[in-house]
Amino acid sequence: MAPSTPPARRPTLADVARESGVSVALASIVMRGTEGASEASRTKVKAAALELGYRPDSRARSLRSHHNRTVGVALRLGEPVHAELADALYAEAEARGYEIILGAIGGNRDERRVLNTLIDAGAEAIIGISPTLPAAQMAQVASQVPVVSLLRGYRQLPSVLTDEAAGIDELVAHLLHLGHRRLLHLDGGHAVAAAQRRTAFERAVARANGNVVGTVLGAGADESTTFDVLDAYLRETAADQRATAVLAFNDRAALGARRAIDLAGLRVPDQIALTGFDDSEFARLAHADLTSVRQDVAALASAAMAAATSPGAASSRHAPHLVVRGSSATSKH
Amino acid sequence: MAPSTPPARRPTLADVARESGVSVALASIVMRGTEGASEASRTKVKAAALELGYRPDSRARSLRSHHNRTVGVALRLGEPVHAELADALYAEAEARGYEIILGAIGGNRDERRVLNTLIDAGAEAIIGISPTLPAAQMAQVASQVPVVSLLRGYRQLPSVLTDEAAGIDELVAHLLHLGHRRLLHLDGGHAVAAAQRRTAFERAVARANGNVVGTVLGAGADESTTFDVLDAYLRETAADQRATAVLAFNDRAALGARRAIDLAGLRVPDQIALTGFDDSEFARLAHADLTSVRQDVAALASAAMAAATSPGAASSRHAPHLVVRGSSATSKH
DNA sequence: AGCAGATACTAGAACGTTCTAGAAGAGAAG
DNA sequence: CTTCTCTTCTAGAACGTTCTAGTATCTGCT
Repeated sequence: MAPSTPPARRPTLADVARESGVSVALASIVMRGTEGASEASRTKVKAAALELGYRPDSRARSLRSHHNRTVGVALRLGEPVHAELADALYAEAEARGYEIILGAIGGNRDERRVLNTLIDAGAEAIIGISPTLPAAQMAQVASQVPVVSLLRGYRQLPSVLTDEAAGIDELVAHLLHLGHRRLLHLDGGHAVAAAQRRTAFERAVARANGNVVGTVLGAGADESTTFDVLDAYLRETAADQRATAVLAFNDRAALGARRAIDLAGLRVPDQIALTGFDDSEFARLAHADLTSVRQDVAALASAAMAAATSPGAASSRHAPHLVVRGSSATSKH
Repeated sequence: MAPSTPPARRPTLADVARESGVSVALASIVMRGTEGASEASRTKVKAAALELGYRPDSRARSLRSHHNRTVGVALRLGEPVHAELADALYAEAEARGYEIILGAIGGNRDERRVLNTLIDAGAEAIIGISPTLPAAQMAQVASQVPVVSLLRGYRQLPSVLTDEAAGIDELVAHLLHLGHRRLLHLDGGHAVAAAQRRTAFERAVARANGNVVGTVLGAGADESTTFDVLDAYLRETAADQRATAVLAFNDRAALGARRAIDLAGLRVPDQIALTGFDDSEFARLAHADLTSVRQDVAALASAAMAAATSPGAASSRHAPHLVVRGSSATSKH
């Protein structure tokens, strides 16, 4: 009978070795780029690998060596900032010769399980973006592979954070510079960075020594509660007592705030200025044109990746920067 | 010397076997739930596994058997619809006893590589949400593992699609029912479903036998080009010739459209109705309150998962349904 | 020529699982 | 009491890689 085409089996290291006339062990050395092979064999083996379309099998690799250059990233799918961070992490991984696999936390999924799935799939380190697991459980996961927490601080874990206070400080300085003296902060409630942003706001106001009136209202991280809170405030407060600038917890909350402002018939930024936080998609939407604080996504990603891939990792904190847009621009006169 | 605590090694099947006094092979049978073990051994082994906190090693499992109950999902991180689908896929996977790992396409990443990474990490099947790879490359990937295309049709691949035409039909019928006779469709340009939605719109208008005037303007899937196109249209068109209802390509485009409408001083929905597509987060934002078409996320996810996990999979098409909100509500008089 | 010390290479075990093939034990039928 | 079948179990190879320990093969030096 005629020799039939074998059913597209994935080429293995043994195939490469045979093709280039060396041992499997030597082929392995070449593919890993380890020392111990002559230049001649290197070119020979690499050529064979290329010709066969060989891709090392990550599963076998990690099974044997616990090192397959793959890191797992757990993120929340809805969040624009997480998406940006993931993009930056991909770029960073690319530069370091790593691969990335993702797991989605949030929903009503078991976050622990998502992390385990990533580990089982061979991730040799985990980066969690705004994880919500209690410290003890995080530690348990970290006993299996290195874990880095991004955007949320854990005492026991290397944590890569944004300097929330610095962001709020910039924001407040900007508003003071524009001449605002009555500021309103809409607090993010239980959201991860809410407490830090609120205290930073309060301190910034305190530093102004009575020149500035700062109010904090408990709202929430989402659009609708923020709307409700600000709507009530604008109704109840006399025009001459009203804040002239509103600092929403984040961009999304700012969208709710914007609606309340529009409804009250106030013009932004002339009668009232509005700022967000995160500089997410929402801020850039043309009709929002929102002044916001941009996290240093590249630096965060780089630090997180570094912490994940090198053993003795330290925590770090990265300064964000102000992005001024129309919602707080100087009124033109 | 005192017996030191062993350094938290992950328990293996051999450990479970030893603990319960059976062979590794039998322990394997029990863990897989395969037949061939007595009830007595089953309970014995399961107890031991539980006690040791044993989790089967997915890498080893897939290396040996090419079956580790893990599917890889490739998605675009920015897209709200993708996030919803991912959530539904997770739920579906949970129900079927599968795990999910994610890969992010888009950015300027090589989509092929993302799929390969998922395969390397051990995914035994791949679901691509709105993939953009040319058919030939898709086929190449599909020669390694089963691949299902979600939201985009490939002739060679099992594809799970939304019935775009049905959605547009519902939308048009709704608007006609409200009394609108001049409709404007803002086309999505090169976006995946754009062509289907446009021709569906044209056919729906044609079916109305001259009772309805339908206009199509080439815009794009994003907010800003949609704004530009509609803004120009509203300026150039006399009020009595103007469309009374605008069908934006999707929710996001509708946001741009909304801004153009606001700018023109027209009130929604009294003077002009506006609809989106996808029923994403954008549509539900309170200030948008956008009538939209909701894809049947659960059905799509279920079909995709079924196609990914069972061999002879067929393509399917799922009807979406209309979600009426304020942007097209009957004017109250 | 003989030897030390590199350098280049390789056989074979190992990682944790599944799979194949067969052994041991228990009844049932002759 | 043998033989057969069925069930339950197990040894050992296999998956594709890396790692350990070692064997050849080259250098240059006395």
